[in-house]
Amino acid sequence: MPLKYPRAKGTHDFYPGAAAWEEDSYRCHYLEDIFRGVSNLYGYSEIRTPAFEPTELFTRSIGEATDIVSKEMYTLVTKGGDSLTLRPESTAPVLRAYVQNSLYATGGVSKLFYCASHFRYERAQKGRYRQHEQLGVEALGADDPALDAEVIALALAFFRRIGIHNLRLKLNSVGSLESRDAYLVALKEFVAPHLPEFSGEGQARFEVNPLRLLDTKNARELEILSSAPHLSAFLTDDERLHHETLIGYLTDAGIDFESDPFLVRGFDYYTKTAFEIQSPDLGAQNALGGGGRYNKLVEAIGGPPTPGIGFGLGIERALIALQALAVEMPSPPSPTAYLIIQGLAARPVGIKLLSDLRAAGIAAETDYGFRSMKAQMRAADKAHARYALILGDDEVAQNVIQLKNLYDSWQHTIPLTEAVEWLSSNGPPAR
RNA sequence: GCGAGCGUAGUUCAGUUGGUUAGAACGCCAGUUUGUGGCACUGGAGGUCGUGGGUUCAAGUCCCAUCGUUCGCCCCA
Repeated sequence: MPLKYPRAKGTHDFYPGAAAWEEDSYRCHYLEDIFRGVSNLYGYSEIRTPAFEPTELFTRSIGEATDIVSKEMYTLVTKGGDSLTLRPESTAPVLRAYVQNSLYATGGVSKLFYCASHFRYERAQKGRYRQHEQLGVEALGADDPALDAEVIALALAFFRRIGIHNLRLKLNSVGSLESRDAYLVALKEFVAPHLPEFSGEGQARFEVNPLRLLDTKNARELEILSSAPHLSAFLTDDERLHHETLIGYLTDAGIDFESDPFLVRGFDYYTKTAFEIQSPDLGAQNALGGGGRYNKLVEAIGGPPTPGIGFGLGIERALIALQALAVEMPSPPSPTAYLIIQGLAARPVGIKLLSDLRAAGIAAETDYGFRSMKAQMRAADKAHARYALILGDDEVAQNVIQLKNLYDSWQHTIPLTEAVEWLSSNGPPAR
């Protein structure tokens, strides 16, 4: 059916009862709730930043040569001539807020979580949208590997808690800007003689962003790279110790991981720890989330030298994974009482009762169509209400109301004035 | 940005080698009980076959374009 105003490409709606889990508003909210709970458990507090930031914040932090900055940002120029960009990720905005609000002055480590929409101008595909919802954490103020382990544990705890158990944690250390530069020299020296065998994309990376050479899936390139030097050999003692200590913490915590010396992330700002969490049960978009340490980033955006580590995950991808895995999820809340009104005289009495029920904290619903009793009963059943309250002109005349338990069909009559109290004491549905 | 597939009722799909009023299931609405759900039965509403153009006596069925979507590449959440 031709829509007059279809939604923009690569976007989607979240609405109740959507067949696709990644569009179901209740499931989305459920994941957010779980994430808030886990974040709270680990001592993280929520931060909310604007949907857009000055463009330079992203170009400087993420890296000019990255795909995101070079071709995937939604950038607009204001009437005043400023360049603003819808956030393609949240680390830079959160750090900007951390600096701007002097959160470093509160002492200790600032542990923040966020839940926000992100925007990237990409080729839309399942699990890859131009606007997507992301959950994440940032821990600022310590270079302690224990913090790396905590962030990784938090991420895994979240996935386990929502019911995804088959997870693959990939881990690497990307060193520092200095050790990486030394490595890149060696890597380029190694690749140079083989360069003609690389794809066009690979050759472009060689010039622009050689670290990403490692990220290829091209079989021939992988074969060549299999004997390439590893970044780990170029790490400083401090970086090596950091990584080994982290591995020790993970091992102690019983967290399985897969060392991947070729794991590199899409942003330039990562240092030391880099990790990615994948679901082997997904297709091309198998990365559920990822993160890493960024010890120079706060300084780079104008704050005091502050180490930090973060993690982010896509809600839609998590939901797609949950649906693919047929994970059980709680159903949306249903009303305790469904008020069925029959007759004109009962109408105002019923509307008043509905109001009283809600005022007493009892989830109550009714049918608004003046429909037959049968239709209203069906609606009560469809709403999964615990009780149907039947109020017709006869009941009003006798000042009573009929109360039917829709679970066991037991029905009885009580004085109208006692309805609220009865439902209060007989409580919400046992779900 | 590249390659490929798909686009028919709210949803999932059928629609034979192009040919009369485009079908099913589920969902929705109503009835089978003069005031009572879940099951069953009956009936009903709902589609200018994504859009535009072309070929043809005739197109949902063929061609082109366009938009959307899906899969792969790329990238990443």
